[in-house]
Amino acid sequence: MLEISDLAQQTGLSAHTLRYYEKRGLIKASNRSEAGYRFYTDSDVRRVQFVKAARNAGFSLNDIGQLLSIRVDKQSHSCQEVTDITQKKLLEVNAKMAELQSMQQTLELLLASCCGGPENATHCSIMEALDAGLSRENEN
Amino acid sequence: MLEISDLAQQTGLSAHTLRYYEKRGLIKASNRSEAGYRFYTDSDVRRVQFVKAARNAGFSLNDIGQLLSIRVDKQSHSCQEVTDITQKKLLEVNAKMAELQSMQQTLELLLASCCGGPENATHCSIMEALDAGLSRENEN
DNA sequence: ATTGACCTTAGAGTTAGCTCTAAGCTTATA
DNA sequence: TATAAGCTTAGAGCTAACTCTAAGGTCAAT
Repeated sequence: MLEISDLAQQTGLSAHTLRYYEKRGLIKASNRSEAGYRFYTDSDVRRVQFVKAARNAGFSLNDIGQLLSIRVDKQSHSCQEVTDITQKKLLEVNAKMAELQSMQQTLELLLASCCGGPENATHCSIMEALDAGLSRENEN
Repeated sequence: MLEISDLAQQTGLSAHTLRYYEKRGLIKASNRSEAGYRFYTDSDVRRVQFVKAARNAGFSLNDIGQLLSIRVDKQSHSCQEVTDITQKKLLEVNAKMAELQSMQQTLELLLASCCGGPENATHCSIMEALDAGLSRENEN
């Protein structure tokens, strides 16, 4: 039986975060002391580790709520439900990546165009490019 | 002289957003009607377009505030100041990209491992991988 | 008995960038 | 003149995931 700070240490999450996850309905201490202190079992620890792994994979806390409800009753759920959630998240990640890649490319172009020196910025090509609306390609 | 909704249409930003940018100190209507209506000049429009281009490049509104104060007095600022801001932003973008790439890789691996079929999730390899803490590589 | 470290709760604050609302003017058109 | 569309402001609400605070209870060690 672990107290919350023990669980925090084992998982690398803060006690605050663990209480927050509980409030969100993701986790729960199996037992409480008479004074109300949370006590966690090994099974609780595994559940928190599942949450953490899912966070690392990029799932939102809402996604994780769904995954957890599948986890506790795997019989009643299909692999397809799991892959649907995963697929959807992958699409989101891909979309963000595309956005970031466009920014990365733009920023690299800007940096390549500018001397970056101590000269005053009167003819700075970064400022000029931004003034020109980034040559009109990258607009929304 | 454009009213705010004209400017909104020209720039693709909402009137709400334009007022918000004004509140943030990024833009300003050069003139007001007697009744207090904002009127924008061509120079105002160009400034808003600069802001929009910088947003597209990934700069935060705070970054843009700095860029704008360089823009209005280029003589007093160096190219290096501009590249410093740009470089810093590029580093941030690269960091986020790395994070997303790790997620992308993880999600792709998960999807490749699971049948995704209508079978029940008792032996779903995505669930198993998350239970196993994603094989311990991707941890923080 | 008194520290000091830890626990509890409800609820507020943080971040960034909008987005919207309410209440009241103004302006153009019918 | 009436109506509708559009403008003004201050300020609240939204999103996600924490992060922190206040006020108080518990516990082990001195």
